[in-house]
Amino acid sequence: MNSKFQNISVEEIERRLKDAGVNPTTQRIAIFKYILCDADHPTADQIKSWADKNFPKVSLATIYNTLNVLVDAGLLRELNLPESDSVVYDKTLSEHHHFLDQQTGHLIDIEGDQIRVELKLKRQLKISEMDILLRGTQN
Amino acid sequence: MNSKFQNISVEEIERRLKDAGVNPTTQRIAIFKYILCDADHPTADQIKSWADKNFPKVSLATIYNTLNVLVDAGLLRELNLPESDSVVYDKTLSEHHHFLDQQTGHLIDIEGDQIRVELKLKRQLKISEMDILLRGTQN
DNA sequence: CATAGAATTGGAATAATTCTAAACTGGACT
DNA sequence: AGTCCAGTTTAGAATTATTCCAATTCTATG
Ligand SMILES: [Mn+2]
Ligand SMILES: [Mn+2]
Ligand SMILES: [Zn+2]
Ligand SMILES: [Zn+2]
Repeated sequence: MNSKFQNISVEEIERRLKDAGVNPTTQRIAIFKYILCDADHPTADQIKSWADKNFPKVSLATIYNTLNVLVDAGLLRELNLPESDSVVYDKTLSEHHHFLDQQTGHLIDIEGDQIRVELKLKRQLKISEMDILLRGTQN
Repeated sequence: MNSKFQNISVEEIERRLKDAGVNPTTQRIAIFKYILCDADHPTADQIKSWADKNFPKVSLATIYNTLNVLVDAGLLRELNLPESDSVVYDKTLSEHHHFLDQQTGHLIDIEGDQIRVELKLKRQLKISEMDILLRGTQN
């Protein structure tokens, strides 16, 4: 386990798209596969750079369209981190949080079971979601 | 306690600016006082709107300049929330987190002592900061 | 093959923020 | 009071991420 990058066949990618109600076009398959297998929290721009090297032509509009389609279908999540002006896309769908290495800029997934949060709220709040961003350095 | 808005004299504002090494100009005093006394997590645009009603002329560039000066001097913090394209400015300097009311869009400060976090990290990470954003509704 | 709906495209539009270079201010020194 | 100057403010242009738009191209189905 624990290899950050996995190998998923094109057929499997197609199946996942279809199951989510997304028409599996060439561009969508390529972009989704790239994000699932070869990328780590990429930005639209990073995806565009990769696409430019690996495809005859993919427009930036299509990158954004596709990302929005994938997010809306629940196949990706978008993260808006304070330190960056651009959204990063997250393939991990399970509840999890993030650690930002302040030296390298790397973003690391922290699974939900690694953080226990105890709320002693003064107000009566019904919490439906919680985003935690840790910052620091790695030994 | 607990009134969200407090009254601070212009002299006190000036003193705080000077103490932080910030030249207390007319515009800086006005903007800082507005944020400290009358605003709640405002955006640059909201500050501009208020300024337009209360001053002969304050340029948007000055709003941004001032906010950056105040942030750099440690007198304000800037928050970059996922749900908004614009930065909001936070007068609360103590360690705290935020609750976003998904119905009203209101942002509420959650003091640090209301959240206990227990980390069981698999990796060796040295955490220096932690941002927590809660989302939900209020009873 | 025809066709219609969906997807893709290039370029324009939008919006938050920063940059630039010129004009202004207010205190320090005559 | 008058001059000077560093620091501040200003208008408007520039930048950048993302969305919008209208035209073109695909693709699945009949
Ligand atoms: Mn979206
Ligand atoms: Mn800043
Ligand atoms: Zn993640
Ligand atoms: Zn706050």
